[in-house]
Amino acid sequence: MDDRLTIQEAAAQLGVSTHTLRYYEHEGLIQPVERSESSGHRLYSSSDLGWLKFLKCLRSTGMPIREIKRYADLYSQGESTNSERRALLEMHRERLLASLDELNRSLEAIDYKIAYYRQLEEEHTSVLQPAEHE
Amino acid sequence: MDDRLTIQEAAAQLGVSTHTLRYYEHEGLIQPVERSESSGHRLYSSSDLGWLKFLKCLRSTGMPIREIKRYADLYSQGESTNSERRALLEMHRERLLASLDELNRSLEAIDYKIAYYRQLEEEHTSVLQPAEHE
DNA sequence: CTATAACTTAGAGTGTACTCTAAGTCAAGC
DNA sequence: GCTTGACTTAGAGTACACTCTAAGTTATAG
Repeated sequence: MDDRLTIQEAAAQLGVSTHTLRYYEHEGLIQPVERSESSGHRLYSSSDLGWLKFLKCLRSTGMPIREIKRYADLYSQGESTNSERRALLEMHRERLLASLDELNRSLEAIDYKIAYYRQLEEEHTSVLQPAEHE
Repeated sequence: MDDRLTIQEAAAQLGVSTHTLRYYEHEGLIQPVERSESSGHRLYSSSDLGWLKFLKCLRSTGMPIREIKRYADLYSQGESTNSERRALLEMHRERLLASLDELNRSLEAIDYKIAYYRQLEEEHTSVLQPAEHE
């Protein structure tokens, strides 16, 4: 478990930029990571990576930076905040379900429109090459 | 079909601001709407409303303004652009499916975390009120 | 006639989340 | 011993989609 990663390596594994990792740390979304004694460069542990992966889930589902910071702050306050952390996630989950619902409804409207265009093209084709005359 | 709406009414029906409607027209996402002869105020027809509703679907599913403009431009060029319009929508549809997929995967990770917190709380509760002693 | 309220415009401002720049430090290779 | 490249920082810049402001016009109500 001594496989610390440089910021480059961590960024590559996570699919984000090194800028973004420093930004997240600066904003308090991740506790200050370990530093190399000689150079002061950041060193990412596998637990840092685990948290950052979950952070990516929260971001990709639209949780704002501020709320993720709130969650991270609760985490650093220890076990007594477990239920508040759960409540935060459950609130986010509800919003996510609502947004999935809206996306699916919009998808239906888009599919409907696509089907409409497809139909128009079929009609057009049948005028050029009428099947009735065979 | 002579039930033209003022910008206020149209905005209320669509759930957007009057600012946004003017912004969309200015950006070319909607053809210039009819104006009142006396005052020059905008008047929205039901077909304007129909397009704006579809536009909302596209926006809410993350289609960029630029691409919606492209679609609107094609629309105003007439029927010869039907297949290109369909292609645009199909491309957007693919992206949307991919993003739905990612959202669902993130949802799973969040659900997993919530279940974990729930379990911790149960353990905690069972220490306070041990069921074994009944 | 005049005050109010709704509209008009061009263009500036806002919020969010990065993304980049500039200036500097440090360790290893030639 | 000096260059290269990766790192550090604070803070400026960017992209996107609105959102608002200021100054002006017009139509109805009193």
